[in-house]
Amino acid sequence: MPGLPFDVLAEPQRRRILDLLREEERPVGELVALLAASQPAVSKHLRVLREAGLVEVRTDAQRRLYRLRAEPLREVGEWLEPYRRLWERRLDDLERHLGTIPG
Amino acid sequence: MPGLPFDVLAEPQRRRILDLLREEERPVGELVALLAASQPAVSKHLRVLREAGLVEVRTDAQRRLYRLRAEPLREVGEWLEPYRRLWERRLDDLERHLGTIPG
DNA sequence: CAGTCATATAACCAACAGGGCATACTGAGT
DNA sequence: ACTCAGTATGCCCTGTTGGTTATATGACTG
Repeated sequence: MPGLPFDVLAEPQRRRILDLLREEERPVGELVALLAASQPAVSKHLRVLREAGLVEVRTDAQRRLYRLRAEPLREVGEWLEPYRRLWERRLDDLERHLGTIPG
Repeated sequence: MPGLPFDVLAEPQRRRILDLLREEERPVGELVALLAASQPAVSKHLRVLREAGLVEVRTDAQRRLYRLRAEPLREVGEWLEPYRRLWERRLDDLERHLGTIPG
């Protein structure tokens, strides 16, 4: 499933979920509260994230604890890599340019 | 328009366009040929990219030369940053783990 | 200015995504 | 077994997206 992580990240709410799980493992209900979203909506996003391998579930009694799996994001990072130089170079240019002003 | 670049990158064809423009400035027709896509489809993607600030156009007679603007990708890179450590750490763990086997 | 090349836009369409509500499932406690 | 908490799923509805074909625009050419 190449490209999948890009699709998944297109959804703002899903990025927020990942951000929350980056801090720590959380049950669905907590995500629902923190995101101020409906429970089914969150469950649906979690399903998508799970199918993309971006989260793992662990069962704890009635609750399901979701944990981040960052590895699929590597693909995004690798795609982005060659661009990084470009936007950094552009920053350098700006800095150099600004440097010429106060002189 | 925060989050916009994420949406834009969700489309594989658009990522390919950016990859092509990363090499050099190109007219629409060239992109059409290289992507084996229809001209209107490509123009549409270019519009989306333009509105997201990811490309710039320059007119050269009848042709429009498109050039990459990587700067908006910075937002993606910054979002991704905290995750990078995680997937790299995970790789370290794996290596360390493998290291314990042969010993 | 008629014709043509390169590109953009319009109109339309099929597919899909994300939200809501209602409901099914699962494990614990009684 | 009944019930409740926590979560997943099904179904419906709506907005959006990406593609297609046909047409408009704009610039050069004879």
